[in-house]
Amino acid sequence: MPELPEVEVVRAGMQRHFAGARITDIDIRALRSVRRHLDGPQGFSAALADQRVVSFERRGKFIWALLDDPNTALVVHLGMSGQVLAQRSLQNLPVHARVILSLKPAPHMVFSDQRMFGGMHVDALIESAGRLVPQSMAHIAADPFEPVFDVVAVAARMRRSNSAVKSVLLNQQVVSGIGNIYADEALWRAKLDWARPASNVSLAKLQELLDAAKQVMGEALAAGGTSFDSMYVNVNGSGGYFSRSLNAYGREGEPCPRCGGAIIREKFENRSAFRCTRCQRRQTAPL
DNA sequence: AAGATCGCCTGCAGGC
DNA sequence: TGCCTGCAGGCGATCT
Repeated sequence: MPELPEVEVVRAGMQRHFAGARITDIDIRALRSVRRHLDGPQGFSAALADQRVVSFERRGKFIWALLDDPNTALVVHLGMSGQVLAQRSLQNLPVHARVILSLKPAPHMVFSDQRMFGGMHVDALIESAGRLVPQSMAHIAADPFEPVFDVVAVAARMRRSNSAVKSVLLNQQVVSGIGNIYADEALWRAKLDWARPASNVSLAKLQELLDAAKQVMGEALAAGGTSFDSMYVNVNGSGGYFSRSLNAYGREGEPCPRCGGAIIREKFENRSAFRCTRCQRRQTAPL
């Protein structure tokens, strides 16, 4: 499941393969993959035809390409299963190829997405959280790697919520880029039970949690940035290059690498949460 | 009005 | 063998 580090690897690959090239053809194979484009598929194609992709930007899990037209951008979101491939030939397309942009002089940009939670659309640019971003993602907060990210302010904002601290950490309107895997890893590093109300966690501990999230994503990025083929802009959530260093996520029934306690899996908002029952102990109700 | 829940979507693993 | 259920989870929409 692509979270910030995986998305950044894709962005960097796109920058390397496609930046500066001109879009010569647009092939939409799945209407669902362009559903976020408000003008419909024809409008999507019209907005991109003959445009040059100038550079590739990212905030959190969103990628966008700046175009010749300074007022619009091509937004790419990978969702759960999205990949972007650079292919010289249109033969041997992946089974789930959904949108293909042909570029000159560059490989074809193939957007592949098994589950179609992701997609592409063209959008107007507006100012938000210190940057020019596509309008449709103006509500997305800065991610921990942006210069504008203010860890003290974000921790303070988290503390104002009564929701489970994991829920707030996953809220892309508070801090972006963190998904289920890195949330559990950050909580493990900070020795926090995911279910604790954020309002019940100290400001210092919330800062520690945000620092841990940045650290674990930074390490994944360092490991992933060197490990993919030059022609294949890869995203692989489950079996990929970053799963080997996980301490809590997916380790149900294993001993905690830090204290030897038991890692358990619990239900959380219709998904999973992993924690150590010893060093991420659940507090008994106060008073 | 913040916070919780739902629906989207496909492939695969496991149980019977 | 084949059917069924659950699971994976990002994110916007829709409820309370």
